[in-house]
Parts: sequence; C-alpha cells; structure tokens
Amino acid sequence: MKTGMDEGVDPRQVIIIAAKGLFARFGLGKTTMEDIARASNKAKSTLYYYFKSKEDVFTHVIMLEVAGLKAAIGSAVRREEDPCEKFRAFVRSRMTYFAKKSDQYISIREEYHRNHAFIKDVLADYSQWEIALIRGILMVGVEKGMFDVTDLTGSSRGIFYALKGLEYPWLEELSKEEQGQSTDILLGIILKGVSRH
Amino acid sequence: MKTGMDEGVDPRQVIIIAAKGLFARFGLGKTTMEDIARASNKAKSTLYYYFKSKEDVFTHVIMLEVAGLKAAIGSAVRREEDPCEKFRAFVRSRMTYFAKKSDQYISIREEYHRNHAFIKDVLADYSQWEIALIRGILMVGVEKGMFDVTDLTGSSRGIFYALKGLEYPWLEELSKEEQGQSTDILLGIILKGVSRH
Amino acid sequence: MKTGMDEGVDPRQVIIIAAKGLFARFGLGKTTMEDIARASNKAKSTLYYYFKSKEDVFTHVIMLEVAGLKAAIGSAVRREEDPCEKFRAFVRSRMTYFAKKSDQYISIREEYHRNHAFIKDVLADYSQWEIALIRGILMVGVEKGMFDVTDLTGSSRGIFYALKGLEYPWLEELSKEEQGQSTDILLGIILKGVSRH
Amino acid sequence: MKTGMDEGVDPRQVIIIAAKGLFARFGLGKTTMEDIARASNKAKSTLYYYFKSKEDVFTHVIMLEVAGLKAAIGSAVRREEDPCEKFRAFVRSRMTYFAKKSDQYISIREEYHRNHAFIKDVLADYSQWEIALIRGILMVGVEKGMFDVTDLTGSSRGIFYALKGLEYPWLEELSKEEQGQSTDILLGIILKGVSRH
DNA sequence: AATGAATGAGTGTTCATTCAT
DNA sequence: AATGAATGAACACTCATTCAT
Repeated sequence: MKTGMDEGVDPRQVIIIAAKGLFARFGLGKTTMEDIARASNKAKSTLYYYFKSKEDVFTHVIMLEVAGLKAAIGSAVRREEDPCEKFRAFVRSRMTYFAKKSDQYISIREEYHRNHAFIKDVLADYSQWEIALIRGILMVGVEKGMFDVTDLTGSSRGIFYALKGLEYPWLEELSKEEQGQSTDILLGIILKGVSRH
Repeated sequence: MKTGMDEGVDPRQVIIIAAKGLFARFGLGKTTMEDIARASNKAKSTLYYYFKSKEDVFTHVIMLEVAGLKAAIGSAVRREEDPCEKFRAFVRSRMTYFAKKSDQYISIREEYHRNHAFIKDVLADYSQWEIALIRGILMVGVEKGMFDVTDLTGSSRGIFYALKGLEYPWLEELSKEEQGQSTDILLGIILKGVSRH
Repeated sequence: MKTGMDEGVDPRQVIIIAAKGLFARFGLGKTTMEDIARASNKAKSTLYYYFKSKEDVFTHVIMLEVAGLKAAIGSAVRREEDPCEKFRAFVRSRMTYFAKKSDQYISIREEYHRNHAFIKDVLADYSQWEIALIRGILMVGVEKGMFDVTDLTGSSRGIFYALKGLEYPWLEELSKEEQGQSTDILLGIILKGVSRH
Repeated sequence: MKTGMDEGVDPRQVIIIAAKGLFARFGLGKTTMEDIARASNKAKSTLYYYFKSKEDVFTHVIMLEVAGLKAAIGSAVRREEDPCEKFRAFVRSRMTYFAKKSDQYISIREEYHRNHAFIKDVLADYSQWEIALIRGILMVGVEKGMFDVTDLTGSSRGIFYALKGLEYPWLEELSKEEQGQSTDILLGIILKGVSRH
C-alpha cells in the first residue's frame, strides 16, 4: 500500500485530466507534450513513462470522454418513461454536454482524419451506441402506437445524423436561449415527423 | 499579350487548386508549403510572392470552396418549383457536395478554432446564407399552405443544424446507398415534421 | 535632352537618398531592397539596373555622407581665424553632425567589420582627412606660439581618437545641454592640454 | 555526483564561450545558431534547451564580457596609488582590452541599435561604472592638490567620451607601437589638461 | 518511479538577386 | 529604361521522442 501525500493518486489519471483540458482548448496539434507536462506537474519525459506517445495520451482522453458521455446520456434517458420524453431527454442531455465541450471535438475529428484506427473504432462504437439508443426509443414508441416508423434502422441513422449537427461549435455563437430554442424546435419537428398522424 | 503554353494560366489559381487538394487530404497543419510548392510546380519562395503566408493560401482556398458550394446548391434549388422539391434538392446537393469533400472540413474547423477572424466570418456568412435559403423555402411552403411552421427563424435554424450533421465524415463508412437512404429518411421526417397534418 | 515631369531627376540620386534614410534608421542588415524600392518609388529589380548590389547602394550612401561631413566641418573651421576657435569650431560642428546622424554609424561600422575594402578605404581616407585637419590647426597654433606640441602627428592622432568618442550613440541619452557641456569640458581639457603653460 | 570525462563541465559555459568567439569574429547577425552548435559540439536544438533564443545566448556573452572587463580594469587601477598613475593604468588596461576585443563591439552596438532593453541596460550600467571610476580618480587628485577640476561630473563624462574613441577598430590599422604612442600622447594631453598649472 | 539532458527532422518565412521582356 | 515574376539559399525556432541514471 502506498503512503504519503500522494497516496491514492494515479499519475495516469492526473496526466489524462490535465491533457483533456489542453486538448479541449488548443486541439491535439497545438497542444505540446511540454504543455501537458507542465499542466500535470510532471517532467516531460515522465509522460513517456506512462504513455507510449502523445497520441496514446490523446486516445486515453477520448476514452474517458466517451465513457462520461455515455453515462450522462444513458442516465438521463433511463430517468424517463414516455418515449417522447426519453427522446427529449436524449437530445437535451446531448446538447448540454456538447454545448460545454464542443471545442473538444475539433481534436477528435482532426485525429479521426489522420486515420488512427483506435479513434475511429472508439468513435464508430460510440456512434453505434447512440444509434442503438435511438432505435430503442423509436421501437418502444412504435410498440406503444405513438410513433409511425417503418424503417427503424434507417430512421435511427437519419436522426442520429441530424443530432450530430447540434455538436457544431458555431452553435455557441447563439445565446443559451436561442440554442435551447433551436434545439427544441428541431426536436419538435423530428417528433412530429415520426409521430402518428 | 502573353504567348506560349502558359498563356492564360493564373499562377494564383494554380497554387490555390494545388493547395486545395492537399488541405483536403492532409489538413492545414500537416500540409507544408513545401508540399504546396511541389504540387503547384513552383519554388517554395514563389508561393510567398503570391500569398502572404500559408494561412493566406488557406483563406483563398476556403473562399473558392464556399463560392463553389453556394453556386452548386443555389442552382440545384432554383431548378425546382415545389417547396418540398426545393428542400429535397437543397439537402441532396448539399449531401453530394459534402460526401465528396467532407475531408476538407477538418481543416476548416481546425482553423476556425484557432480563432481566425476571417474563417469565422466566411463560415458565419455561409451559415447565414444557408439559413436564409431554408427560411425562404419554408416561407413559400407556408404561403402555399403546404407547411405548418410558426417560428420561421427558429425552424430554419433548427433544420440548418440538423443538416449540419450530414457533413459528418463518418457518413463515409456507409455505402452510397445507405447514405442516400439515411438522408432521404431524415428528409422525410423533417418534411413530415413541418407539413400540415 | 530629357522632357516631361521627371526632367532633371537622377534616379540614382533618388535611390541613394531614400536608402540613406533607411540605413540610418535600420542599419544595413535590417534594411531590405524591398524597403529601398518602396521608399524610392521604384520596382525592386530597377535598383539592380542602377546598382550592382545592396552593398553598392550602401557604398554610394556612405560616399555622399562623407562628402557632406567634409563640407560641413571644413566650412565651419575655415570661418575661424584663431587656432583655438578653429579647434572649437571643428569639435562642435563634428558634434552637431553626429548628434543628428549617430544612428547612421552603426551601419557603417557593421559593414566596416565585414571587411569591405571600399568602406574601409572611404573611412580610412576620411580619418586621414580629419587627422590632417587637426594637424593643420595644431601647427598654426604652434607657429603662433599658442600651443606646446612636440609630436604633431602623434598628437593629432590622439586627439582624433578622443573625438571619435563623441560619435557614440549613448551620448544621445544625455540632454542637448549635457551633451554640449560634456563636449565643451572635454574641449577645454584638450585645449589646456595642448596650450603653453 | 557526476563522473567521467565531462565532470564539472557546464554546458552553458561551453556554449557561451563558443558563441563569444563567433560573435567576436562575425557579429551577431552573421553568426548562426548552426555555427554556435558546431563550435560547442552540440546539436542545434540543444542550444534551445539551455537558452531561449539566439539573443539570449548573446546576452549571456555580453554579461560575461562586461564582468571580465570590469575585473581587468578594476584590478589594474587598484594596483596604483598615485592619481596620475591610476589614470594611466585605467586608460592602458582599457586600451589593451579593446585592442584585442574591438571586433566584438560591433555586435554589441549592432544589438544596441535594435533597441534591446537588456543590452542598453548593461551598457548604460557599464558606462556609469566607468564614469564613476574616472570621477573617483579625479576627486582624489583634486584632494591631493594635483588636479584642477571644477566640474567633476562634467569632466568625468567628457573624459569618458574621449576614451570611448579608443575603442574604435580603425586603431588596429596602426602598429602596436603607434597605438601605444597615440594613447600615451592623448593621455598626456588629458592629464596636462586636468592638472594644476 | 521519475527525470534532466540531448537531439533529429522538420517548418514557415525572408531576401538578395536574376532574367525575360 | 524599367520591371514583374521567380527562385535558391538560409535561418531561427519547435517538438516529439530517447536514454542514461
């Protein structure tokens, strides 16, 4: 068992959390190992003791982020019963999450485009998770006779992409009110679009 | 008047086009002036005769791209009469465009996030253009009694964001068919979502 | 015979004068041909039509400067009769000149040190001119029984070096008054140092 | 504790000394980091591990130089008792120092003129040190009834500037003998100029 | 477990100079 | 007489990564 002031502090976590903030603000490209070392109060070479490379650090940041995102959205959705409300909860928790972290996603996409298999995998997995979630909500709605959807898979996919748009950072330009409004209106359109009648 | 093989070739255009391809494939960060010089068959220093900096080159690439995008979408929309068809034309031409160029957009966002006023302006301007286009379509639809939209501005904004999602590169993972299908389904949902009854 | 607005304007002179100001402010190293071209309202390549190189331009600037310096000092000295007054006139006109142009002389020395034969020659020639002037004044003073100097050549050389110190730019840090004062005191010491009794 | 051949070798010092020689020969502008790296047997990037920039290296070279200069002159002056001899010691040690290092001073002035606060400060400080030294010598001489100086501050300043002239590189053109001779004569003139009678 | 020292491989940018016209 | 276009050769500086300790 460890002793001393640092007891219980996992250096890996310290680094990941420090890096997360930096990647979020400056992107992967503009964040240097030097920066991460400074922010996590470690020597630069120490980072290499814990991680194989800068990309490796980045990778772990993404994993942490995705886990947090799944947890936040999942619990918000589970809290509701009605399919419409589930859907609303889904869209809103998603929105809230991205409204605060949207910066973060340049880095992800930046990396995605350099074709790093791991990032691709994590992200593809997360997308599948979201699509499945939407599918689940739609299915319950159909079973309850509230929704009128024939192609469940295609619809979940379509809606998934529509929701992707809400991740866009230029949403920030709008006030909190306008953001919520735009989201609610879109939500309304989609809900009406999938409802009976 | 100039003569010879090079007649009528604007070196600025040559550079921009060469750069466009590189930025699209590798992003702004990973594309070097050396690369652009090689691709445009000029000396590296020649680039600086025509452009102030790498970012200046990038800026011109974006301008060209946005102009092309506006032209493509604008003409596709104008070709249709019916509001629903106009909307479909809009979404589809947009989709087609981004399906081919989606790579390009990491760079733009990369830059966007470094807070370059120019990029921000160009992009904000383009977004406004799109929102206005959507608004116009919706308005005609409302006038013709086909659409049931109360908050025109909010709705155009909401739909605009939904459509943003279609720019996402992970759409590529799907086959052309699946892409078109997802888009059409989303289109259907939105159209149903804004229609009377 | 030339005609038109530009009649009588020697492009060489235009360039030299433009360059003089730039060299004075920024030194040879930091002044670019681009700068000179802009300042003289010519195309950069035009400079090469009139001068062989940047150093060639510089060289001509120095020549002009030295000529002006000789003229200014020479006339000031000739105006006086008494050897002491001649000496005072010499030191003061020199001081006045350098007080305004001291900046200019970094460039000269910068260049001098890169061992450009021409600069060296022009400057050596000018130094000889000054030493001869001092020698002349001392000689007249000795003949008139006012000065007590045995080694005429050595003394002129020594005084010449002492006066070189007044070219130093850090003199600028002092107020006009303090400058004049320091100069006058030094003048007094030297005059007393070479006088009978 | 370190062991091996390199024991006790401070890489910072190695770099500074290597750079000193280069700056002296080629000036700041013409000395490249590549040169310094080669001369100090290190990789170019290693220089940046120890110094922030080329100017930072230069700055440290100057500091070393000024310290050496103060030490050399100070000890030479302290060795003498008689004010005249103190003055002679001052001028001669100064002369000897600059005769060997005069090259070095282009770089300093080069930098000085780019308005680097640090260089300006170091140089201003050194000038003040010299002026104070001269003042001290004069004051003792006045107290002992050997010197006849009314304006102590003005005189020290004036003499300081006169001595500045001896830093001039064109002194090199003269033989060692001639240099010493010129200096001695100037010394004689100044001493006579400040002495009683 | 942790790090100070060291470095290779770039990268954007500058600028004097050339040359065809 | 004058210049627009083009370029080669530098150069300061950055940064991820390695390694001995």
